[in-house]
Amino acid sequence: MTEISVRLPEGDPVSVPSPTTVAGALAELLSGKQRKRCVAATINEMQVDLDTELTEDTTISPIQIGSDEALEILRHSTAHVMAQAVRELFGDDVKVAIGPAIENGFYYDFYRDEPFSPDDFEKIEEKMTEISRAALPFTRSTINRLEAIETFNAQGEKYKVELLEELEDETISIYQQGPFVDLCRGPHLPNTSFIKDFKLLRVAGAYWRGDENKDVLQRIYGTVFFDKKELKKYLNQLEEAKKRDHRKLGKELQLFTTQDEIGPGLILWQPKGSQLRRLIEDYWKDEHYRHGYELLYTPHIARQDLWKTSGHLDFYSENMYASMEIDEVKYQLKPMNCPFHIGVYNSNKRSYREFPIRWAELGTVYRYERAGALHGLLRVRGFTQDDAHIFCREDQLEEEIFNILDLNLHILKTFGFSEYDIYLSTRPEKSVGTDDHWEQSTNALKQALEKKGLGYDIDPGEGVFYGPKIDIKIKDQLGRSWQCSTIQVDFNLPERFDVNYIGADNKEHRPIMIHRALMGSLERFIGVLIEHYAGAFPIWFAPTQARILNITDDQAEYCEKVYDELRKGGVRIEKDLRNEKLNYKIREAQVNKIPYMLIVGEKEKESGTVTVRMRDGKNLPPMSIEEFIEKIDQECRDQRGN
RNA sequence: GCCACUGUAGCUCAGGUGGUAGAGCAACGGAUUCGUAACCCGUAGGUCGGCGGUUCAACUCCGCCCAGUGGCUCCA
Repeated sequence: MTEISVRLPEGDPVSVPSPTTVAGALAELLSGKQRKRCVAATINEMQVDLDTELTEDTTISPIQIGSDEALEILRHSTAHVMAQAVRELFGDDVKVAIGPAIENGFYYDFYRDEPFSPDDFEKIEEKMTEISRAALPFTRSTINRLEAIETFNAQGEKYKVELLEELEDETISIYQQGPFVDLCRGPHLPNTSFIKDFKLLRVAGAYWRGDENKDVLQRIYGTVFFDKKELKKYLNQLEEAKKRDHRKLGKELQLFTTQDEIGPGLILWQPKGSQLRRLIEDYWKDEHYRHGYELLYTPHIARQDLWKTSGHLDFYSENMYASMEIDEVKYQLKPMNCPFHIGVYNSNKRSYREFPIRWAELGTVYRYERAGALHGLLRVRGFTQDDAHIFCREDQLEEEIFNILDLNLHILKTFGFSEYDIYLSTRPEKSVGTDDHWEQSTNALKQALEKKGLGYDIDPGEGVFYGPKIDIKIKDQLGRSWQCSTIQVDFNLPERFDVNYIGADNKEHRPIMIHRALMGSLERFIGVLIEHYAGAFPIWFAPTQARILNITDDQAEYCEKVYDELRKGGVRIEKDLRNEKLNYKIREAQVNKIPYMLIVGEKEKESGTVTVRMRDGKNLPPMSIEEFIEKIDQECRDQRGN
């Protein structure tokens, strides 16, 4: 009998009789408890099933419950089980397409004439539980590709056939659990009994292979965990996200609204939301002025010729609204601010001594978004970018990018975002500019990031056609990420508009232009802020900072006086002097997420004070009006960092 | 744009199989003057998303349109 030597990555080799399986080897290498946690293994950087046969000396890294890899395998296997369940319930009416694991769960795409209803979910879940109880093993086998095509063809599984036809390998692997066979690379769980804590979440349309010209499939989403608690936690998190939904809070807190009469994707800011926005805008403007920017205002429409010159009609017309005619000349609504800033630039002869020129504008733009893409404040048709354009020489590029990153992270931090993912997008296939340009500017972006000590991922080929870019995705309180900031190098527009400056050599040169937006769009950013803070904004940009609540009418007059003083003192104050019980008023202020309630009864009236109740329900000792103003002022300055 | 679902008072929602609508909260009026998350009584409020069709009769059935939601695609 031959023996082979197997070992864990950190462990000593152990001899086992050959042939054995991964599971067999692990039985020798791990304690029983550890062994039970194994669902698959990694060998030579390949994930394999536990029943994979071993005939050579091998180092085995077990994939155990608790790891991300194990979870992914669980999710993938669960997708298969769901497909099996759907197959058994709906028979040949259903064609299966693909079913991968995704972040937080899995999905499977099906073709079926009838729509799946949420009622079907229950049946599918029941069937899945049945399959789980049966502890069906997932068995892998390899099969000749052409044979596989025949098999799946015979079953009418045209999507599988299509996939197979595109594969290049001669032999492919298939997995079977019970009667269900699926084309799959694997690995899978040893058997279906691991699949207990799952839930189907929703059904949605999806194009076959993501192509809108192909069949529309029904995609059923679900999630699954190894542990019931984990599942519960995730479902709770979904609930929490629902509570924080900016559309819901926006309505409840009266921040913004939309109306049929006005049109989809067009936001009406209510007074509270407008106040919030104004505070953000003011802060933004101050911060930009401080960091060497000048502020611009530019129009909302321009002659169509401008958009021809800029190239937007060629590259961006799908997102632009139709032209309008004014005095027999065509004009078009702006989707971007850059051409206008260039207009300001070109209004004078520019010298290298002026560089870098940093111009910022809260510029409102209009872009056509397909109806199905609209979403609350996050995806709209009219929005205000916190835009800026920097004109500089190539040798200033890196430093400017560095400065932008600096300001960018500073502003995000002030708003409470200090975790983010950064992406550097490089040259796409369709692009303009010389290789030199691309290389130099990409390097400038890289170096600025490195100098700032920021980790980043490269998104190959995801740059804009006119230059490379840095995107920053911020993470909110629930760990969800949102794309807001973008920094883009552009050597196309200066060319198109013949933007130039006189250098030290008294000759004309072409500057480089940087486009950047930090919050992205105010609409989107505020949407994210609402969800991040669940509507309970920090005092410095809370639309209302405090509300005065009297106990009885006897304090009404005093409250009016307090109100006037606070308002004059710069506090964003409201009063609730209605003839209602204190409990009632407190509840309402609490629901409105107002940071401070100022409670005024006889005691306070006598002593010329207010009692401060904080949003968390705790009370501060009574304080004078001046003290409260000072307190608010101090807190705002602390939070805003100035 | 595509697939599915949804659209009833300001808000949240009820209204088998067709006979023109209700509740709670909010609003308004009254009573109460009450110290840390909803006091009581009363009043008013809806062309049931819009248009068209079937029908003696449609919130309920059919068609088209509009809007929203979940995704896909797109965008970033």
